[in-house]
Amino acid sequence: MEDNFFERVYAIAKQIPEGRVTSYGAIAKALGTARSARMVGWAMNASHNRADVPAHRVVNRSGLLSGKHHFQGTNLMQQLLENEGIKVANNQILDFESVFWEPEVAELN
DNA sequence: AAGGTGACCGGCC
DNA sequence: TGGCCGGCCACCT
Repeated sequence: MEDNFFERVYAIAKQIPEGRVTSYGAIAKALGTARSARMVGWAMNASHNRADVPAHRVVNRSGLLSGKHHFQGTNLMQQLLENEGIKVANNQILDFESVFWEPEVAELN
């Protein structure tokens, strides 16, 4: 299951600082506009096995918790974000621009 | 092997 | 941050 593609996405997600969030497109862009942001989301789907992947810090470009539906419970994702100081309301991140973190082109360590 | 799917994005109305 | 449509690419059956 260690497809390099997923590992690449995980590597970026792991680098997301606390209290910051990024978008799927940003990660895809960090991969060099690799393929499509869709694959990032797909990789996140598999990230359920990876506890090191803070998928809750990854939202869509609108700052909407699109993936919240895939988390356990109903508002677990929001809880985690708020726990890091990120304000969320109605599945929507407040001050999205302020907490947005653009992933650098950091490769595998 | 081919088709369907998906936690999206950008462009357009 | 309205709402809809096409495109993109890897994964699954």
